[in-house]
Amino acid sequence: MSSDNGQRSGGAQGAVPEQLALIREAVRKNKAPKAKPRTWRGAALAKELPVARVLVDKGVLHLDRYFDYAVPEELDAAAQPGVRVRVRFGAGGRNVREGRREGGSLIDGFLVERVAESDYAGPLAALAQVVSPEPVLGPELLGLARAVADRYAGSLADVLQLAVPPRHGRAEARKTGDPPPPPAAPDPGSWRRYGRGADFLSALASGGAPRAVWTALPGPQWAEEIARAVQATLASGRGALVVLPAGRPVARVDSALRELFGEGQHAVLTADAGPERRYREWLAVRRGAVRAVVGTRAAMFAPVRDLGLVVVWDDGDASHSDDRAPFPHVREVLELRSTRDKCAFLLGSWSCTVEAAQLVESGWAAPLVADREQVRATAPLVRTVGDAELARDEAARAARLPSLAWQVAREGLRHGPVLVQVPRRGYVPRLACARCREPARCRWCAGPLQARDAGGGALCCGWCGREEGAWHCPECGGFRLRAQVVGARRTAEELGRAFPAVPVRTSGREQVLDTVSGAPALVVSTPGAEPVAEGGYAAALLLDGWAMLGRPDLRAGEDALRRWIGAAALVRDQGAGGTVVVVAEPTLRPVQALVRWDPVGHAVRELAERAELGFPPVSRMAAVSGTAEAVAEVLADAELPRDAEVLGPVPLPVTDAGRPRTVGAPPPGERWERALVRVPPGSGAALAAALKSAVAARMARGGSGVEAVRVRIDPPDIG
DNA sequence: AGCACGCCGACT
DNA sequence: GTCGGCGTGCTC
Repeated sequence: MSSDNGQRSGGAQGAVPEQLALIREAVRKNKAPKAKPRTWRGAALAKELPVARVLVDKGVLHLDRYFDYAVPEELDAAAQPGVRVRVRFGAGGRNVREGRREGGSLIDGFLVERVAESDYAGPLAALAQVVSPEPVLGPELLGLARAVADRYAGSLADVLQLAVPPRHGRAEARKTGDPPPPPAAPDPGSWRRYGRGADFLSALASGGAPRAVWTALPGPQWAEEIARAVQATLASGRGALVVLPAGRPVARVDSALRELFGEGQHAVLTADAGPERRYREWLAVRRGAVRAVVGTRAAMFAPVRDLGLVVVWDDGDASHSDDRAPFPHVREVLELRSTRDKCAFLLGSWSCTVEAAQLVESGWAAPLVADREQVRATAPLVRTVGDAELARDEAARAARLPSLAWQVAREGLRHGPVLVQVPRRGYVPRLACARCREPARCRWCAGPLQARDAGGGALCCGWCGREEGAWHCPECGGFRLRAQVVGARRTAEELGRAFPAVPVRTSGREQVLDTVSGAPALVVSTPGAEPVAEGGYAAALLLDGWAMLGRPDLRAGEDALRRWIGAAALVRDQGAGGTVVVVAEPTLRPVQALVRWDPVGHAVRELAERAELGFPPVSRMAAVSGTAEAVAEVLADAELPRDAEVLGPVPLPVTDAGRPRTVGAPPPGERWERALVRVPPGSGAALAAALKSAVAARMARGGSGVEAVRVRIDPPDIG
């Protein structure tokens, strides 16, 4: 038997003083001398709870567990749960027989817990350094991060990297004040426009935890309504967290909050704030000096004290999906927080995602909606221009713009600004029935059919890869397919030339306008970049119908409706003459939903259809991508739930410098495949766990040099 | 990723 | 008998 089984409790005398000195030296200089003993028995250890459980900050899945370290006496006081530490980690320089360890590189970690004994059989290395005594990782945040990592088949360290901002010494040294006294409960204000709006607010104010999917009425009042919900929660003595998709809406809610109860009650957490300011604000929240947080997606983890309410605005916006592993989505994370912390949940949007509809359908959240009369009174008049009219319309042929759009623009410009929504470049058209526009789907798995190569040769399924030799439309029996392409940007330019007396302003990716005045102007914007007009737009032209609906994406319909509504909600109500023209077939479901201003009905129908076809979110999907061998191996090794169904794998397009947004895109030049795995509701956790352990086992087995496999739960842009 | 351990062949 | 090749596995 080895003389060193690590179980004896720090007894060996002889070496202690020198070794302690060496450790002190190491701690002071933050750099280890070459042959430095740092063992269980070597160092003088903390008298109470001498073992620290440490999460090492490496995102690798097979290291996704805690490692035990000895707590040297001199670090005892600072080494509290939640602090950042540095430890030696790695197989560096081991000599177990002599009971000594040396080497290994210094890496960052979080001290998670202090315990009396370790269940590790070897000698423990000592903590090298407590980076700062600030306990940044409290038990709630740790629990949340763990749950998010599990849900997304990711590692805790990866999630913590998203959740805890990098340390900034100066920010940490600043003292934080006491929180101001909570404001009084607000008047319901415009929440009275919604059936149960006032009830929702008073539930918040009295300490309740209501959960709602709120379909906001068009117009600018939503920000103030969110601010009132925050105020009601603060009034109950609890904290609140609001996550918005971008800086502009954050600024709107920020100023609504200032107007309601001034400075000092809330912090703004956005990515563009710079490291010092970001950490300072985050610390103020964690220390309890600030009770409310407004921010973009990284704020979803903000350690708000005694959380009473979480809010997500416009959950259909793609920015709510984090772009770093494991790609958590704000809505899902806030759902987890609401459940774990038993706090209120408010998902608000002018539109409605299928996920939001599912929250209502499942009974998890209650709908918070205005009645039809109220909706009709607040929304603009929506008119459509379909193919039939376009065909009959000589003016449209000549000018590439339907007569109706001309009329509405001309009339609108007499009363104020007119918004023109044009598509962003780069939408990939999808195949649809040339006759009825039904999307072409695979007859086996209902995935989207694609032309195998650009020439339009063989058809195959984008999910399972099966070839389709004899497609015909299941709706109308048509045999011909078409891919829609539009060029509406130029149309807008022509429109500008047609009204030479009117200023044309543009807002898009490169330069986003925040607001425009109420004076007559043509405002050309890509979706999501629409400026708010003072007093509302007199009219809007939505010229991108086909580009929006033609994308090869499950969400094409939902997205189109969301973007149309996002533009139309900036238009005056129909009583004030507000009119919207959408150039799209009036029989299509998203178009009808826009005309009736019924995003919820649209989402509910989409949800029913997804359930029928086995699509997310009614089923949970995971994408596994990597080289063909790697994908096959992971799928073979994973103990997938019994009801799991594997689609594919299919080859992924080889990455060429131009396309960043593909899921799990391979490193340039490599040939990768992707398989989709889908499971029915309820098996999502088992699916994530199975894939995570298969990938972890593979990494541990293969060591270095094994090609990576990427797993992504809820892959976006599938199809 | 990095580094030590260990089981093999070539050398003094 | 001993040095050192790289394949394998672990990191408290």
